[in-house]
Amino acid sequence: MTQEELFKKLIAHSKEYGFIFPSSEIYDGLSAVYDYGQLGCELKNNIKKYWWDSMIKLHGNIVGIDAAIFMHPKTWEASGHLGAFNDPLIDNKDSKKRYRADVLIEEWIEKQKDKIKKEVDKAVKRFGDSFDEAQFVATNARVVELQTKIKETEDEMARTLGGNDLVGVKALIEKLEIVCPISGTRNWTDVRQFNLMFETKVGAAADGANTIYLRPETAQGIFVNFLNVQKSARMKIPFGIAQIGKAFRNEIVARQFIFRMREFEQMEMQFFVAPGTEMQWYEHWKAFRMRWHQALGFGAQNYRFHDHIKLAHYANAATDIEFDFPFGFKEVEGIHSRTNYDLSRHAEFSGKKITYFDTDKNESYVPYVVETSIGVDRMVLQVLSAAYKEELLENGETRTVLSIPAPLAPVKVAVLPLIKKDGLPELAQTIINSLKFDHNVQFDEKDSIGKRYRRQDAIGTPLCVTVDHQSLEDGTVTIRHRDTMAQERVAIDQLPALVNCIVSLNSLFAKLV
RNA sequence: GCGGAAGUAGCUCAGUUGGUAGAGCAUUAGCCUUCCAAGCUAAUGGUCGCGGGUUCGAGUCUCGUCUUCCGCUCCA
Repeated sequence: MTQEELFKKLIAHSKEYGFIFPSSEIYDGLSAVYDYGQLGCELKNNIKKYWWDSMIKLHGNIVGIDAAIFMHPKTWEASGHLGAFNDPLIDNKDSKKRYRADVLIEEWIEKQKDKIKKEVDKAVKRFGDSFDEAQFVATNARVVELQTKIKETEDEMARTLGGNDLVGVKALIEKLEIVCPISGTRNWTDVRQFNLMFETKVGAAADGANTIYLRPETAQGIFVNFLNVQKSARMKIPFGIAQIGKAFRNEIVARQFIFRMREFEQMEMQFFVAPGTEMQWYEHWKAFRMRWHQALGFGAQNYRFHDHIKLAHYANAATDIEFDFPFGFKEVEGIHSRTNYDLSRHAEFSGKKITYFDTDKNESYVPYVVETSIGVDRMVLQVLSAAYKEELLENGETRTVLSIPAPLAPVKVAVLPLIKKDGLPELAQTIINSLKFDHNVQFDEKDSIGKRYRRQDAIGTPLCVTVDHQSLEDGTVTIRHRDTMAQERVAIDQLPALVNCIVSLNSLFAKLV
C-alpha cells in the first residue's frame, strides 16, 4: 500500500468511525473546514490535556490564559498582520502577471495628469506667440474634462477600495480601459484580496460599524496581556504564558485534510526571558518540545528539526519540528525566538509602557520572548497517521487497528459480556460503574466477541474487559490488550488500579521531567 | 488560477442500445451462544452531488454548476 493510499484510507476511516467529518457535508461541504466527531473530539481533548498539563502542571513558572478571538484592530497593525497582506490584486490572463489593482488605477491617474500638463505646456507655448480665444476655450474645456475624470476616478477608487468593493474596483479598471503594460490586453481576472485575516463587523451598520478581525494567531492575546498576568500572578522572569485557542487564516490553497485548514487550533506558550539569555532558552525549549513529541512512542526517526535560514522580521532564530506524515515530513510545531519585537510594538502602538523591572539585575527592560507554537489539528493528524495500521494476522485475515497511545485514546475500556444472558450484562454494567467516574468506558453486547474486539481496535480502545461465566464464580475477568491481542485474567476489584496505570497521562509526564 | 479524474444507500461498488434503482457489508429488532469480524429471520435506508436542456420517458445523452482528490502555479 502506498503512502497515498494509506492517507486516503485514513481519511475514510476517520469519517466512518466518527473522528473527523467534512464541515456542512449535507450542503456539499465547505473547502478546508472540518468538524470533529464524537471520537475525534475526545482524542483532541486528550491531546490538549497532555500539552496543557505538561506546561502548567510540570512548570511552576508557566500559567495559562484564554484570550478572546476578537481583539482591538490596532493589535494587528502592531503585529504587522495588517499591511502588506492587505492589497487588492488582479491578474492579466494573457501575460500571467499580477498587479496591485490600486496601483494600476493610480498609474492611470498619473497619466491623465501628465496629459493636462502637456496641454497646458502646449497652450502656454502657443499663446506666447499669439492669443487665440477659440483655442484657449477648447484647451480649457479639455483640461476641465480631464480634471473632472480624475476627480471622479479618485472618488470611485476611494469608495470601492474603502468599502472593500472588489467588483467595483474591477469595473473601474474596465471603465478606464487600463491595459496590461506587458501584454497590452484588457483580459483581467476578478480583483481578489489576498488578506489572510477574516474580517467581520462589530456594532450596527447604521452606527458606522467597525471592522474587526478573527485572529490569525493566538500569540497576540498573550502579548497584550503580558503586564496583566505578570502583575496579578506576581511572575518573575523567566516565566511563560500558555494558551490554547482557535485561529483563522484565509488560505488560498488549503489542502491535505486537516493539515491546513482555514479554522484551526493552536497550543502555544510564550516564554519571557531577560535580553541576552534568549538563545539558551531557545535551545532549552527545542529540546523539551521534541521530548514531548517523542514520549508518544511513534519513533524518533519520524521527527526532525528544520531550522529556518530566512527568518521572519520579528525573529532571530526559528525552527520547526517536522513529523513524517503520509505526505512527507511537514511542520507540526514551531519554536521561535521572537526577540522583544512584539512587546515593543504593542508599547509603541498603545502608548503604554511595557517593561519589566528585574530585581536581580536592578534594571528595567522589555523582555525577550521564546515561543513554542503547535497546531492541535496537525497533532491529531500526527497521532492518527502514526496509529493507523492494517495488520495481517496469523489466520490470514487483516485487522484495522489504531494504536493510539493509551493516554490519548478516545475510549479507554470496553466492557463486553461474552454472551448477553445469564447475568453477564449485569455484571458488566457493575464493572462499568466502577470505572466511569475516571474513564471513558463503552459497553457492547452485540455480535460475536471477536467482532467486538475488532470494532474496538478500529477506534483505538487500548483495553477490552470480557465478562464470562467464570467471572460469576470467582470474580475475575479477562483483560485484552489492543496492540498485542494478549489476554490476562485479573480480579474485578483490581481493575480500577490496573486501568488507571495504563491509561493515565502520568506515564507520558514521567518521560518529560 | 490552470489541467486531469471522480461524485448512485452510512461504507465498497454494480446498473445492459435511454424503459419501475440493486448487491455485499453496516444499522435496528428477534433467534442462536461461541474469547479474536462477517450463523438464521425480518426491517430500515436512495429526488442517482445540484440545476437547466433533449426525449413519451434520463442514473444513463447534453450544457452549466458545486464539491472532493491528484499534478502544476501562487503564498509562507
